[in-house]
Amino acid sequence: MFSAPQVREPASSKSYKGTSVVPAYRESQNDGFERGTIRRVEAKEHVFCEGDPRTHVFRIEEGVIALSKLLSDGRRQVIDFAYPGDYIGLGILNDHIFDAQATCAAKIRCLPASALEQAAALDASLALKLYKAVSAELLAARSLLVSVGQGTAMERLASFLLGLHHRSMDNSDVDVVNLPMRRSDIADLLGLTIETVSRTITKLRSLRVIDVVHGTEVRILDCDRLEELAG
Amino acid sequence: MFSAPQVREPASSKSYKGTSVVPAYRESQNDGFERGTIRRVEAKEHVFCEGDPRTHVFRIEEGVIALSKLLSDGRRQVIDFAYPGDYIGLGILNDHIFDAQATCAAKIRCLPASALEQAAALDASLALKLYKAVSAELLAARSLLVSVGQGTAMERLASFLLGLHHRSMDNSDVDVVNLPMRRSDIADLLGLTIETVSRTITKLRSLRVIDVVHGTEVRILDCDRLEELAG
DNA sequence: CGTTCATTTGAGTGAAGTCAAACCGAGTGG
DNA sequence: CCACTCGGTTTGACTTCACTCAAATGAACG
Repeated sequence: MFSAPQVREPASSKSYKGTSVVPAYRESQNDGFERGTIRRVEAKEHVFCEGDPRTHVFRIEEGVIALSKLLSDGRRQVIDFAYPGDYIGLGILNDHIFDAQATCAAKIRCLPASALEQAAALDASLALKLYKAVSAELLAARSLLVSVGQGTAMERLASFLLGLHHRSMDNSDVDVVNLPMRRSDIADLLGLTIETVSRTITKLRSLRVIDVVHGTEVRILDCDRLEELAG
Repeated sequence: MFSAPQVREPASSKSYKGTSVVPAYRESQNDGFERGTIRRVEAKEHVFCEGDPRTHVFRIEEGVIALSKLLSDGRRQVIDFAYPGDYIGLGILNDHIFDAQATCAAKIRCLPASALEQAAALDASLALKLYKAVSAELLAARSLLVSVGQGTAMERLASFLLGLHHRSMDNSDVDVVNLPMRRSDIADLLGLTIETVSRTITKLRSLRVIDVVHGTEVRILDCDRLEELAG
């Protein structure tokens, strides 16, 4: 469960610094973002907040942006981590209904939402590209839902790590996955507490399935076993 | 939390028999489905299964279709309930990755996926319509994720009932919501067991927040209280 | 009336949550 | 260079909410 939707382009991957991945939807790159402006965001800085007018659409260039919903009592659900090549801010509503917050220093490209939508109204291939991008997001959201709705803590975490592993083929070392986010971000994604995430990672280490360096770098020692544990 | 995406058309609602709702995306109804064939499905019958080739796209005309993922060990996650006006089978993959199963007798309109996609490649407004339909699905999936990831059993069920309440303005009686699905469907949607769903409904009854007739008809007695309970 | 299927209710268990404390690495400043 | 702080992570002890197993109830139908 929780397999990241494998609809990515084969191998045109240009390697970015840091936590880069094969971009999700670029094909001929004719998505209008060539003319977008670059914006840098610090770790923990918000790109936009729930309730903000949806003025821009963004394409991640570097780093990771967490989309999340904050509940009135402080609980938080992370909806998705957006990696380089992913879009955020697509949608049909006038205002954002989620927060977008960098989990680490990031670079994003900005395009006015109106410009994109006007272009899409005239260009069926662009509109279709948006359709496909959102469809990919939908797959990811549903995979996560299955994981969170049915999985144990171990299954959720194993799925999460495998998902990252598939996404980030960037690294020189194939079996090392970066975790460019805090434990709390992972916990809020998986519907767990940081303590449970930590305990489960510890368990995976004691099972010799993974090894963890500096808390942020995970080496997968036994991928088959990890897949079993993912359910 | 778990508010159904409110992007529906104002009031062109033609009332269907049974569990009907205001259709999700019909605008001028130019979605190509006018020429689609009607298919009847019995309660519990599958419209398609995981792994089937994605030959058709469907628009619900009557009844409710549950989209779900079945895990190898029998656990099941319901992803969404599709109501009249909703589409199922949209997406970018060649095969279905979910089961679609009627929760009650239903009527659906079928259109070959290739036809729809060819039409969308030429007609930007149709492509944009697909984009918006999938965006609405994405909102629903994410709302559910928040509910399942962060909510208690009571919060999940209250959100679910409120979501249905908003969707099904069809009924003559505004405060009665139909539950045209089994407890197990609700449980699998909310990531709970049937026992917990049942107990929680009982609790809502004893709190005088709802009243239940024949197990399938819910009268909302105290909507404000229900919203509080939804978190 | 008996069968079947779905739902409700009850009693006991367990996985993940809560609360609290220890640990660790990175800065910072004496 | 070391002491101190600070944010983040890990570990431990205890609690709780939802799960499991089991039985009773209810509704639909031949």
